[in-house]
Amino acid sequence: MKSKMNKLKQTDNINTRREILDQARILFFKKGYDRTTLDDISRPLGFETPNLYNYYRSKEQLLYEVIKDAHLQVLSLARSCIESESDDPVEQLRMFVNGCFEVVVNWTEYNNVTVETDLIYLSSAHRRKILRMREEYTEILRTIIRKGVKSHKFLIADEKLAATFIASIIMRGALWFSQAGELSSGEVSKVIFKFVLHGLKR
Amino acid sequence: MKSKMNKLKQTDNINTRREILDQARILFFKKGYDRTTLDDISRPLGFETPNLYNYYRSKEQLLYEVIKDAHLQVLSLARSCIESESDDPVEQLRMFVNGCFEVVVNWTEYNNVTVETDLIYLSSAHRRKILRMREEYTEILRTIIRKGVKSHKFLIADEKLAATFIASIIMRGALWFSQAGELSSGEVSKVIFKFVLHGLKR
Amino acid sequence: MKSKMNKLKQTDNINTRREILDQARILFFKKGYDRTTLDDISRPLGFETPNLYNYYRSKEQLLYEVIKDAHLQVLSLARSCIESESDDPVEQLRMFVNGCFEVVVNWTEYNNVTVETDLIYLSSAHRRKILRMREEYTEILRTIIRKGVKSHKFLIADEKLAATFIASIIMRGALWFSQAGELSSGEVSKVIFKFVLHGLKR
Amino acid sequence: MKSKMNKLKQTDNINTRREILDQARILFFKKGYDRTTLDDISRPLGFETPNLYNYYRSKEQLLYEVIKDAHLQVLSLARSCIESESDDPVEQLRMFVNGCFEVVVNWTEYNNVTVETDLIYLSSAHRRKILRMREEYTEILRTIIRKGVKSHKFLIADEKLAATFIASIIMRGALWFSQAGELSSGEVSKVIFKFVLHGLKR
DNA sequence: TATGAATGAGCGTTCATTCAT
DNA sequence: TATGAATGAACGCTCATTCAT
Repeated sequence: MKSKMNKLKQTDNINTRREILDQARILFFKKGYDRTTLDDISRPLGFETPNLYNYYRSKEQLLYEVIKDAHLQVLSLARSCIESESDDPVEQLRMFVNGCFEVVVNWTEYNNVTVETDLIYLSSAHRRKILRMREEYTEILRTIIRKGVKSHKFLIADEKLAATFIASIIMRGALWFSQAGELSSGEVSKVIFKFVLHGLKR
Repeated sequence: MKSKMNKLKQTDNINTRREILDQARILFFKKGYDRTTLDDISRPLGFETPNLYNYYRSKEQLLYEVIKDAHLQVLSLARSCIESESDDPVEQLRMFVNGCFEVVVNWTEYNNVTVETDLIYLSSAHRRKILRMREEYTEILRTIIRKGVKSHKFLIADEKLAATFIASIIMRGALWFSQAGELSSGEVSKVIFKFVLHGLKR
Repeated sequence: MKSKMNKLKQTDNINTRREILDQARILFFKKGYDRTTLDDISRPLGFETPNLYNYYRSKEQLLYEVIKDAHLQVLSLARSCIESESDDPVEQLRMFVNGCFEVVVNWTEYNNVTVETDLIYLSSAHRRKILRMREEYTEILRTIIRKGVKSHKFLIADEKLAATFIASIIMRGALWFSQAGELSSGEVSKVIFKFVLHGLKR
Repeated sequence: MKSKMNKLKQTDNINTRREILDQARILFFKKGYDRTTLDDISRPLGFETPNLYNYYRSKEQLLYEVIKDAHLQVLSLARSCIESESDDPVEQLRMFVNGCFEVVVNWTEYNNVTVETDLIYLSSAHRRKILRMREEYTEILRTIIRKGVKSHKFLIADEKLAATFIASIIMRGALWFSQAGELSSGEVSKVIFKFVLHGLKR
């Protein structure tokens, strides 16, 4: 009986934690970190602000979790590319482009770039963790490109810059892509892929 | 005598206005809009905060001017491309890429993207004006591409997307380009140009 | 069997009550009443804060118990002086000074005067009780002095003031006496006794 | 004209500063530091709380000023004793006792000992400054006693302890002396002087 | 033009306490 | 007995802005 109670509470706890984080994400994206108050977050959830502190240590902690989650999405997608069956860099690039773009445009509905720029609001310890995640997925993209260069499928000199260009196109999708536009995200990412593939092929 | 004094004051006024705006730009870029206080801006200039209101109507007004100036730089560069002697879209694209990148990386030393993301802090009237400027220089880029397609120098179907891709690569330069890096901005923009040219060609 | 369990629980209860009070005393003395949180008290004891309310009614109640205990120590010492075999006021004064000083300096390790000054945080009912205890042991000291005056061993006019002076010297021991100093508390209290004895004698 | 305006403002400023400090002193003494809110201080002065920050940097700053002022009073009194014409240690002791007691009992109406015990709320830098002031006036008292011992007017072995005893009696005056009592502060301090003089004479 | 004084709105956070379980 | 969740009442402090001078 005791374990049952614990489990139930645990579940409650986890659910409330997620609700809080979802609310925070929506508002940080929509209004920016500084313009979002803890009241803004707690009120729609139906409890008083101080209760937030039973779930998260601080407002900054909330931002960290939001940004971390977003980076984890991209990162795990990136990882899956190089762990896939295919060893063909062209194929891996296609997966990377399609997959990452898909992830990124799902942030779009909130019309902001908290994920990238609100890093300045993080504690330096948290910021370092996030930057490490960025390095990892950037490195994955570079690895794919290097492999393509080695096998003469890509013909570029500076794979570091090339990776940056590709990431730039994908990441800025969060700024301009609209679910309501003429093209679906899948269609757009195909165009992106073609564009960068030729950019790489020379 | 009166006119002379007026002129002198006028000049002082203009100089002080510029000093304020420069300080605001530096700080907005470095720390973000909300984290910059009017005190932060006035103190290095050697006067008290309320005096700012003798030069600008509000903090938001300062942000607007900063963002407007940045957009004006890009815009006038873009305009000069299509007004140039050359009618060759390839050449015009080269000018656009090189020129815009040069402008953008000069914002880099402040390591932020106020120019793009702090639009949320503007009044809607101001925001609309900025967006109109963006449309104009995007339209210029599209025009160049369309011309290239018409003359069969470029082979792409969706010139709107292509323009977005190119702008993405350029604009994100403000995030990652470092004056202290191995390559100069001129060298990097050549690589960008080659990359996007091939992306367009096939 | 039931009685046995009850007894055990009773013991547990008493032990936990004492542990809580000890912790409260240490922290009130060290950091002051207002700066001590119930969390500070409960955490080292290994349970959650609301559980405190199963043992004490409120934070104020804890303070009352702490202060009451301290006063009880002094009071019972004072009582033992006039209940002792000796009827000599000089001897009784010596006992009073030595004994009280001994009690007081044992609070010293916590370097504060909660016992005297945090009375303002008590409810008026509690405060009245404490003040009554103070009156009692002050009265004891006065009685001793009066007896000395009557038997011409002490030569002072205002025994009320004299008692206050003596108590002042003793009580402030909590502020300055250090176990780590050159003199032991016994040695110091001998010096005090000599000092006040001469103060009384002429 | 400008200098006149400046002077006026200066005066206003100083007056308001003093009013704030007086209010803070009264409340800190009466209710304790933690129980006094900045609102409590500003409301009787007829302005809003944030305006306090135009005069003092923080609440802690206010406490520091209050405690510092009190210590300065005692300290300057103590200094005047050893700078007086008389070189007689007995006379100097009389001045010290009378003068310091006079100063201390004027704190009495506020019925608390902020001056001595609220040191825990100070920043360590501020605390160090206060402790240095204490050392100075304690040293003055010791010097007087040493001089008396040297000239065989006092007959005690440990002048450090003796100084502590005397200071204890004086300082605790803030706790028990009442302007409404039978004896005036002058009368009481005479009794104190007699008491400690005999304590010293042996 | 310049500034000292003042303010209103607000924000993140703390903490004793309650209550259902 | 023990605790997770929730809350109400504060509180110190910030800051853009106003205004009289």
